[in-house]
Amino acid sequence: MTKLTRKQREIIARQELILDVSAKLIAEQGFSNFGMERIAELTEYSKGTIYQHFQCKEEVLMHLCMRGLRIWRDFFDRALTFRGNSRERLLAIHLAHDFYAKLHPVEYESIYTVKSAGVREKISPESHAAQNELMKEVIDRVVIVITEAIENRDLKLPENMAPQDLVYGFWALHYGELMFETFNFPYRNMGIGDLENNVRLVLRTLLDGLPWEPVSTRHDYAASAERIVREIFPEEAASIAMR
Amino acid sequence: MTKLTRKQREIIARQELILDVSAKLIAEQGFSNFGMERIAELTEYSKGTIYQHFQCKEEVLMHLCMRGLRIWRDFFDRALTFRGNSRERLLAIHLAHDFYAKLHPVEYESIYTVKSAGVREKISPESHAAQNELMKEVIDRVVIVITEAIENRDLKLPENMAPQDLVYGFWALHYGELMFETFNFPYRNMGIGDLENNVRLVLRTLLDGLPWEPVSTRHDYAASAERIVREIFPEEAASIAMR
DNA sequence: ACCTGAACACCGTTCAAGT
DNA sequence: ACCTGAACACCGTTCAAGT
Repeated sequence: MTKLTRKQREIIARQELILDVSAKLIAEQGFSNFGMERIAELTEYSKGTIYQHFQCKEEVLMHLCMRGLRIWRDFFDRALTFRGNSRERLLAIHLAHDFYAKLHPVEYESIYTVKSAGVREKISPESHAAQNELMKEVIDRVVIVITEAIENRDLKLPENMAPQDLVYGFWALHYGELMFETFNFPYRNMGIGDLENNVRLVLRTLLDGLPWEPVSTRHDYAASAERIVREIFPEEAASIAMR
Repeated sequence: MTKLTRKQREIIARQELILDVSAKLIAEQGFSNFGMERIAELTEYSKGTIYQHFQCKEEVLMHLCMRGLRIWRDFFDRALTFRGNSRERLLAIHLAHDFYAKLHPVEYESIYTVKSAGVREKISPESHAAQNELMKEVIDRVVIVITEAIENRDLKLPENMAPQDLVYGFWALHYGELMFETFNFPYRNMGIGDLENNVRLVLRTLLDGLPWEPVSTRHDYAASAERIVREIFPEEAASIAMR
């Protein structure tokens, strides 16, 4: 490792500060109030200095997203340290996803924002490639668990279904939840009760239907979830509980 | 019905023109290039005139969304005219959802855009209430099919699961598909094959798992889908095929 | 070498003036 | 009564000037 100069460390620290301030700004005032003017104010640097770090405001968002994807990947790596049957290991991944999305909602939503029309075009191809690579790393962690389950004979996927296809289903169900929550969707008026519980119910039905053994009638996954939280994510659970 | 004056008809026509132009603008140049300046140019009216129709640019989007929700609801009503077993009727709803999302991607995405932070706040409570009511009307069409299936004894929902909760699952899986497609997600790099087929596979697994009778091994739903498209949505299928 | 902030461009919104 | 477009405010981006 090359040792960094004081100046280099300062630049890295400032870059982190810009991203911290951006996340806070978006969380408190929304994407439409996010901008270079505000970042300059809140960091107490001039706009010119912000532009030495990022080519445009969309690149700030992209880098926030990528910092988040590294955190998400690390959450999944921690989930993979859990020892248990293959569906418990998937449950650990599920909970890690939940914790990441809840503790970093801005970064989570930014995954899609940076791909949306009008934003996408302003971001360099290099940044998009780096983001894709990170998303692949995240997905690969889930594929590991599915592949294990197939090797253990806990699971046999339907014909034509690859592990990645199943990951898509998980992701869509999760993302719907976050969207309904952060976007203040009137889901209660629609007749939907507790969203988080609902996603878990739909997922359980999907997994039991495959079937992915042991199915939920033959194993107490609520107890497994408690153990996973206690052993792997105690601090994350505590910080959500006290909000 | 009161007869409208020529002036009133002109105003309605202009309002439709503004929405048409907005949808086209967003489809071709993205949300970030959507704005009052461009709408004025494209409609060949002054900005002041646009502001006589809509209080702000976000209200334009909201009205575009609501016009879309009425189309969606009508697609579902057409799907409900299909005669068949309860899972075929759900398949008709599924296909109607697909056609709506594909033929009106801008309106479909706008459902979420108008609820997002920074946009939501600029829209009047009255407009939000009207949108919620329309969304409820859309969801109610799906609840009808699920309720029928329960009454027929084709389906028994798991404990604690209401019909609306299941609708949520369907919607999330669908929306994920559209998002991956319109946002140019690199899903191929992730190992996912054909998205539309994938969603259908995950949904089928979920329904078979419930189980919702007749399950897919006991009925040829591919044939049902063909019949539904032929009888109910021939024009929509043709217009997608020729793109 | 690094940082600043004035200057410019673009667009949302308003409103006095025109027909 | 209806429509227009100049005027103003706000913010993304640049760059000449300062330290």
